[in-house]
Amino acid sequence: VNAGRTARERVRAELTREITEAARRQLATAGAAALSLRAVAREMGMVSSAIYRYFASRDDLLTTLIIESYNALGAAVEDAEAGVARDAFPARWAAACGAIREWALRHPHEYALIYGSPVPGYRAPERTVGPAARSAAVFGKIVADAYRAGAVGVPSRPGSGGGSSAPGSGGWPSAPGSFAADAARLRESVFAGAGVPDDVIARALAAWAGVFGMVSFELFGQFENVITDRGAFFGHAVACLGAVIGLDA
Amino acid sequence: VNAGRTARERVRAELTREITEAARRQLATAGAAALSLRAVAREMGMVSSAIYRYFASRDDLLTTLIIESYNALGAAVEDAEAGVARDAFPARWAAACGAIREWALRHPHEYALIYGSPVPGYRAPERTVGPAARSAAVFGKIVADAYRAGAVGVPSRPGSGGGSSAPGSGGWPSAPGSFAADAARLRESVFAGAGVPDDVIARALAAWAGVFGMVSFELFGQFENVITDRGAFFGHAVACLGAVIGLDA
DNA sequence: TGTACATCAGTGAACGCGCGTTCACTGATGTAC
DNA sequence: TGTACATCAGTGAACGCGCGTTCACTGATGTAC
Repeated sequence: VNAGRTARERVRAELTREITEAARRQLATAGAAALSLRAVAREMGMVSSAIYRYFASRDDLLTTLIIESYNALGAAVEDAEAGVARDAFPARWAAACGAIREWALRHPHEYALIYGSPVPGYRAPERTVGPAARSAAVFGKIVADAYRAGAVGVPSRPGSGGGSSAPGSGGWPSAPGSFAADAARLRESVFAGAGVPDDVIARALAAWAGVFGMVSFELFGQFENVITDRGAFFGHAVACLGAVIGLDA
Repeated sequence: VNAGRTARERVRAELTREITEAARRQLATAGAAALSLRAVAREMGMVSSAIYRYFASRDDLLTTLIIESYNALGAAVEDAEAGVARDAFPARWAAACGAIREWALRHPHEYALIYGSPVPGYRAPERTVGPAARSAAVFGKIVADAYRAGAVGVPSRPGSGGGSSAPGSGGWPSAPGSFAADAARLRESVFAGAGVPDDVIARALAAWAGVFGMVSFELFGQFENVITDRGAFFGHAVACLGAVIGLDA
């Protein structure tokens, strides 16, 4: 019985995997909008209609690619972050952010597929939301762990004049009241129920979006002729954004 | 002679404008990858080959749309920022950022065209870089003006423990040495020769990218089921990012 | 162990569609004398 | 003011291409007795 899988089932699973890999390769050269079932079939040495034995439609194949991309990114972030000492919170943050950038640079079209402009005519089904949250979960855990350990500072707002800061002038702007309900939900799900305050959650989200802004700028060409050593600049920006959350570098 | 333009020239300019407007309308419904010369011609009531009297190719039409989008966004940012008192630097920053978000929400496909994933098979020619820098110039001027007025604080890094900040513990991480040459160039061009230090330039760039990260997340669906009142959240995030530069809110 | 039948993978042709671009052409609009 | 010629806008047909999806089909692989 071979673990409950017949030979046919095994070969089917294998071919399904090969098709998605061919599709991923094509994505890497042509981009999502240009991904075509016929080209995938061609690369597989099959007739185009044969693909329909494995995927119900082109959108179905796209959905699979999206889910796999989210999972690949999530795994890369998890791996990078897992290699850092648990109590080195800024280093965990830096490692996670660096993993995002590196994965994106290595898989630009997959990154564009999940964080770039939506594919025209494609509507993501619900089964993509789980994998999509995977990398966010890592960030949430870093912040939650840091907060639990008392390692999240309340960063003081910069002073207003003269070039020297006004020390102890209180925290940053507080999160808007309309954010409270979202914060409550996120506090339990993403931030592991660590009691992280609304303000920290809000700044963490902003910092998180900021990281992707940096990666997208680099990947989509906005830093062309502007920043030369993009890796070093990214590292610096990530440290600054970490400081916004209150992760001391 | 009518200002040197013959009737033919006037009608030609008018039709060129009408074609780009039809193309923009099509962009707004179908997205950049799906923009087609034939569809534009159809909407114009012309035969498809007639478009070639006005644009050399599909890419040429795309380039025009890109330039116009950069200019429209630039104008929106300029207008919004111009309405704020010159010495209210954080307000100028907030107004400029808000203008980006509002323009993006009103023109999602045009935003995606210029800040989303690159259009497959399209390579932007050099004449797009001028218009692309237009909104960045506004940000540069805000920071330069603020710095000249002594209104850019050196923000103190957040304290590392206990929940209360460690006042006056020095600045944020400094920009990497490899950034110096880029900073020198930007200092003269974008930051209007105001002598803004490397560190401030680096943080301003990061904050700037962060703003676009927020807008892209909102527009491309990453905040779906995460943030409810996105306008208020954006305002808060922008204030935090402004604080990273040292613009006191 | 062998046979009869059901399941399933892959084929090949077809449908109907849209695309960018070229090209020889017809009229209308402009210009020069 | 009128005529001859050049310029230009728009036409219509065509080329050659690719796409997603359907459908009746042929063999091969599996299953039940």
